[in-house]
Amino acid sequence: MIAWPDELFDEVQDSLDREDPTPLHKQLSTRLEAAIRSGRIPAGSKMLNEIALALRLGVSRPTVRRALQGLVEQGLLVRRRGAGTQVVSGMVNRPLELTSLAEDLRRTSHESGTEVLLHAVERTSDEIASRLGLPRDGEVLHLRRLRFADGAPVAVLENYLPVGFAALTAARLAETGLYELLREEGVSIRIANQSIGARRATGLEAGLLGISRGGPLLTMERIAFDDSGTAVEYGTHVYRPDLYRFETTLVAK
Amino acid sequence: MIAWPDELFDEVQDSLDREDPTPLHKQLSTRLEAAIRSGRIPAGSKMLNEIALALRLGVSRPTVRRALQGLVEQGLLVRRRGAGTQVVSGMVNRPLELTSLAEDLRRTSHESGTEVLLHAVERTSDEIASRLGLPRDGEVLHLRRLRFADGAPVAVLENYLPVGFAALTAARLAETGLYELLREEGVSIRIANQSIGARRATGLEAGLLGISRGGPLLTMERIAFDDSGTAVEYGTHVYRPDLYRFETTLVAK
DNA sequence: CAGTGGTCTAGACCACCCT
DNA sequence: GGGTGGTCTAGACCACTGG
Repeated sequence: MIAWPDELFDEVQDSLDREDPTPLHKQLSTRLEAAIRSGRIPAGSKMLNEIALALRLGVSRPTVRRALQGLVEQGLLVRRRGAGTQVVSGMVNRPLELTSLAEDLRRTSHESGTEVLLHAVERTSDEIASRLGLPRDGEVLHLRRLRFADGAPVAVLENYLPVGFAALTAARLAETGLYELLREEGVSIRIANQSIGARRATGLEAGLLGISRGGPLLTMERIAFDDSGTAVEYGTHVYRPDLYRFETTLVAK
Repeated sequence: MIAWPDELFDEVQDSLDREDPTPLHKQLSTRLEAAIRSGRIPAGSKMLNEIALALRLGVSRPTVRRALQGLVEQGLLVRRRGAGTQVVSGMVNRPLELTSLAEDLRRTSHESGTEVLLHAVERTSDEIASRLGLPRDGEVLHLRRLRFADGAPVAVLENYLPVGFAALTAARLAETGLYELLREEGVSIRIANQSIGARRATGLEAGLLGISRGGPLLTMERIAFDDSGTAVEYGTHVYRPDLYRFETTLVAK
């Protein structure tokens, strides 16, 4: 079995900061993740067992377990009772998380840009009203944005929000993701239901994305909810399938 | 705040079986999930706090926490420090899990059927060899299946596996999902990387699925790995977008 | 058989929300 | 300020894997 570099233990232990408000298990898993992704902990190597690891790092076993559990859910570790914990072979890992496309693209180090095509308050249509759980005669904020990556148009993002988010100006939306702006406004999204599909491009979409009319589009529909369970956003997004895909890592159990 | 039916506590407590090998927290979360989905615990109602709940049910607080955590990850509960735990409003929830399409369809109570179009051992192509990490001159099992739901063709499933799965006969594949058969053979899949996209249908696909050539298709590509980190299966699936979508529930943090 | 991860318990302190 | 969930600890027993 491949071994770990020995000085790594001390480095990790020293870097843990009990004064830091971020949880110990989080600090630990972050450092281990970095060591795995950088290859310092080699792929396929066997980890120390939990008790030994806890002792070596000066934390309790439950804390170690919690840190390792996080890495298992990211698909970086595989654990088997009686056998031990192993680092899996290197594989890309971009979970389908609760982030805006802007954050996705930034993370994969693309240059992203946004053009706000529409920013208007409209009368609530029946469909939007039922999706957002709003009264039928009210008003909603309707956004349409064109998203670029490396200069090429990648996606058309259509969003509907309850009115009252005056802070969401077109200028700010051009620079920041929708979810990030909402977070700044104190709106924290907790749960979202999402549906991924495909369909033909309309003439408008084809023109915006620079593809042929009737060509295939990847679609994503999403309703996002608040802490309190009230719907905050409904979005229908379409993506150029040659430039965008949804990647997931699934872990059994 | 809406309250719980009082007798529910006793029912749940009585139904917990410490002799049962299934973990206590799992038993508990299963029962709570059923109570929530059936509406016995009303949507929007506030739960008892953890300590009280643990006392009432006769288990420790960590066990209660673990059970509740599972329900949070399924999007059934929302917890806020200092505020409490609430049941969210009713929303469908089909997470993007590690299951075969057969299990998906069965769960949503459709009649599913499978026709095995191809079941052959072929020379390993360069692409398949690199995906599965197999030697270039070896052989792979190549499967092509047509999946029906309610009598209509829904998907064309193309799969490549290392040879040696003789038990995967065409007859058995017509009745059971691939993953289920592999599980019966003692092959437990632990991690899978999955990519969802869209493209035009080829003539073959269009004919099989009963759509127009060049029409949009929803695509899914997947590599599945063993406990030991060795690739077990590579699949490229295409779906009729009017009959199939990928639904996910996302939970923040 | 020894070693490993999986589970459960008991108790403590803290950060945050609400009124 | 009282109550809530979030975190951390210490120790115990069990189920499974492997040689």
